[in-house]
Amino acid sequence: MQAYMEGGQLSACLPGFFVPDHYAAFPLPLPLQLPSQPNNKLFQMPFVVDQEETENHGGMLSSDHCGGLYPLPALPFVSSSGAATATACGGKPTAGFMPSTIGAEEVCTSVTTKLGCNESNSTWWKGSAAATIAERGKMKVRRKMREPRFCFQTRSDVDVLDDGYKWRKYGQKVVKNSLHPRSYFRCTHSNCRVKKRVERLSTDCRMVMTTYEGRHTHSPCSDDASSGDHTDCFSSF
DNA sequence: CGTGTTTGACCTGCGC
DNA sequence: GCGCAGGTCAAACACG
Repeated sequence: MQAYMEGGQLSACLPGFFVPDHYAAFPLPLPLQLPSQPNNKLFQMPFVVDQEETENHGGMLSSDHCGGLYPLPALPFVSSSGAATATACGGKPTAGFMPSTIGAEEVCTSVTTKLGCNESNSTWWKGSAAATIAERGKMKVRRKMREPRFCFQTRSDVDVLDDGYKWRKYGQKVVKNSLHPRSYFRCTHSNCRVKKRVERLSTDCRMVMTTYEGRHTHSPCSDDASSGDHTDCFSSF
């Protein structure tokens, strides 16, 4: 079974895209704004990658691994309160969960919390010129301990959906067994480490799979990098 | 000139 | 250990 969202309604599923029955539907958590042609967009439910699946497959998302994807009961944005109610990282999310955030403590080890989750380096993405060998050593650990991630598919003519955040593209890669290149984006907010990958499905070039990694430390409306205002308009989630 | 994108090179993890 | 594939970097480039 796969959950689709079309015009806010759950509808049919793509074959081969399995979601366990006990994962109940929930409102689309993203503050997504359809760029245009709303009739042409076909939203699917967002998924968070099972930790075990992440371990086994490096968190790669493909139709082959969709059986390990869970609907994410959270915005890709962490509230300043750091409330954590979902259990998508440890156990299975329960039906009827509230849209919420996943506690960083549930996802990050102490290492990643130190290195990444609470990182306040405002220029963390600006190259590795200052990276020392020691830091590179830590990179191994950081890569091992992945951020919470989830994906969703949309049927869209445009690759990048306007989700209210500002993204900077930092890479593009042709991946094996895919006709379309995968694009890599980072949130441009100074303290935000969220990344996203965007790729079109080789099986259906109209379908765009967007994978978010990490959670925003700011709201879309406070995306102005210099604002420094972390008062989030979605903190009620 | 500042900002964002492109793209080849490099790094890292993983399977064999 | 080696090779492959995904992910990231950073210089070059494009654009407003």
